Amino acid sequence: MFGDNIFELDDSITENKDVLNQSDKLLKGLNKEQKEAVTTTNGPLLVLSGAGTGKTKVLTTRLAYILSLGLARPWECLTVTFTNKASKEMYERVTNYIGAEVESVWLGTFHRICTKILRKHSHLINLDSNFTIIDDDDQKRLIKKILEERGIDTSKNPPIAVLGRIQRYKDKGLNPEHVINENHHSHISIPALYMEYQKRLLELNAVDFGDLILHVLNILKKNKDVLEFYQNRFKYIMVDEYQDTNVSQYLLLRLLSQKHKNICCVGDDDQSIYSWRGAEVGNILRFEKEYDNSKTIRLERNYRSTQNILSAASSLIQNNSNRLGKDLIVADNSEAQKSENEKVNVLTVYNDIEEASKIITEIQNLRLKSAPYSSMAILVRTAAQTRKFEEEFISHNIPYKVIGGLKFYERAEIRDALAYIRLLVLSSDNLAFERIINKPTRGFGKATLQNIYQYANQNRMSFYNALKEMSKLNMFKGKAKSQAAMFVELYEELKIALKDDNIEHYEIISHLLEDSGYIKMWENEKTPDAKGRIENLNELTGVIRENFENIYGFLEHVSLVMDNDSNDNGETVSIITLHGAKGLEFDNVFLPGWEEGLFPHSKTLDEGGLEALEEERRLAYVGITRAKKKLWILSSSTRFLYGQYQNNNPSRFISEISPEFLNIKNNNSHSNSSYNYNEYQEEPNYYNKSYNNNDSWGNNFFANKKVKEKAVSSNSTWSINQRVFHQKFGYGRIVTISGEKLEISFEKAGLKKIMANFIEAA
DNA sequence: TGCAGAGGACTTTTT
DNA sequence: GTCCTCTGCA
Repeated sequence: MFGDNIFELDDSITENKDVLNQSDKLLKGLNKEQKEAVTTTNGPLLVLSGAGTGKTKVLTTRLAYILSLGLARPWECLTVTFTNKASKEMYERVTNYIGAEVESVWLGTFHRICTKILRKHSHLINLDSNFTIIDDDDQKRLIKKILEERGIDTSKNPPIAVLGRIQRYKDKGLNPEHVINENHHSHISIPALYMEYQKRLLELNAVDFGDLILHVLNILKKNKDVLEFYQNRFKYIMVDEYQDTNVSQYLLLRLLSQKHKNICCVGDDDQSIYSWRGAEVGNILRFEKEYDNSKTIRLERNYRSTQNILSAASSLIQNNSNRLGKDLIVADNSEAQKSENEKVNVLTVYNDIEEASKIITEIQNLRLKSAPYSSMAILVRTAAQTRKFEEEFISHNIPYKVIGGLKFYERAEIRDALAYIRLLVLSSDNLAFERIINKPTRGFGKATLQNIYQYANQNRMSFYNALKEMSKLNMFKGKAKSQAAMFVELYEELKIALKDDNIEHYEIISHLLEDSGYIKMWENEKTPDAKGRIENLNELTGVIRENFENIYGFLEHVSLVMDNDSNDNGETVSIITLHGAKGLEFDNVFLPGWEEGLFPHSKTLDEGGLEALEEERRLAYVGITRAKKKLWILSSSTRFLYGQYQNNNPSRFISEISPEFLNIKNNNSHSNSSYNYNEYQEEPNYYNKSYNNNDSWGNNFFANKKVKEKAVSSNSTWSINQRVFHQKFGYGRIVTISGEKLEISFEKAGLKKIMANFIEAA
């Protein structure tokens, strides 16, 4: 990973000559505003830009420009992005531009950068530098425990709600002592719970995601020398997706940029769709007031979409009152300008089945015109909508992938495995202990566990150590007695192995999961998805083996960086939520489910009122502006949702778009429509030639894995000794074939059993 | 202790 | 329709 040795750098390192004097080359191909944004290197700069105006390009070119002029050395530039994907992309671009090593540049997500800083200075807040980063599941359990201990009824005060309140305080940069109890008529005190929660986290030597930023903020505020160090170091600060920053991130940026004041923020207030998790559009509005002599540049030339699509989006977003306002125009000579300027299609259909069919028909038409599947995307409001499309895609043999939903590392079995590993690395990780001690069942029921917790508290030790001691003192009965001894023995043995350099770390993990009986537990399970879970666990050990030198590195990666977009390049139609689609673009975009209640979502309107409606509208805006060439908006009068049929009116957003940009067709089969059913009932077979018809995608693993890759293997028959390729394991040859399961001898990873869907012919 | 069955909720989601 | 949590009984 890039930037890993940032702290070790000192100023004596010589500059890379390759980097210098390339500035002219860099500015080529930029328009006037972009050029201005790149070359304005003095003082605070706010770049307000619409969708598709080349934000990332500006930010990365700017970084490269600064480096090329020698205004700063790489490690004096800080660039913050929101997703790992974005930072990866930027990193590649900068490397490309300046053709030199940029390893030492500070480029990454807020969380990743803050983790680095926090590990360096954690002792200042009595936190060990090996702290673990806990996930929302652990957070929830911790809160629940606190509530229960205080005798608070968790059915009336759900842990998730309490956690949400605490999280919002963290988003605002507020410590427990700064929070006043707003809720006077309630007997629960959020500040007190917040205080207790923080205390517990500290005891666990753990931090949550909010803490990563909040702790750093606290350290910088209380330690002048540390603050000065970073203020001096960061001569240039750049922020992407500024509209998504929350207050604590804003405060952090403000602190860090105070000395040099060379901060450049890029954002689009019309694309702020994360206020529900603490993002503050206000940060954009505040920018000019906060920084004296700040300059604002607007990028309004769009390189992505056709004029009709842009105009439709503009006319919709104009219904929002809280916006800075900018109008997008198609950039001259852009591909978008050269494309046929088709109107936005609006279709009303009878039900969700027809909706899916209609989209399938269009997809097939596009395919006939040789548009690749990867140029098409269906953007939905809620994850629940994806199912219908999946069913239809499967029955029509169209390869697709669902992006979003549960990520690999969020799956229960992966989290369990991680808890096993965490407990091995840190025996005081009580949360991990609680999660796995009775998984599989080891005879530790409520009563026995209570005894362990009590013993631990009385003797001021971790749960694990309590178990160890109680086992030694023969304090368990029945099944728990033998199981406790075995559990402790396994862990003690592996802890020693962990220190042995001759033993590979992934072997330790395999051991742990096997001998603890965790894998056996799934093997014994008769449910259809158990098999998939075991595959996932194998995948996990594979990932560790392939990518990590040690377990510690893996644990940090898993909580901060791990994403599974590795299989992103397939020839597949994408099904994504509107939130997930931000930053992406497709030639052909379908926006189904534009109905009142679903979009805008009724829940949103109930809770958030007008402001929430505006956010939904921004979401619609994001959806429309993802399209480069063709766009379809669909609304269905009936929809099967939550187990019943619901009748909905078309979304108000449709009527808010100026009709001159729309091509409205009423395909509702119950009205008198001119719609020709045969148009889509006739099934063309042109795509069957290249894809096989076996139902291999129906297997459990895919049914189970939420990021699904249903691309059909182009090879239906495998042969012994055939050379094949696997995403994680690389090249190998087939040793045995039994149905869908292949045994493959990989050149690097050795012998593995793999589902046929995972491999491709080499 | 562990399982079966009832009852309730069901927006979006990065790190 | 489905998933998760809680309760109560064997």
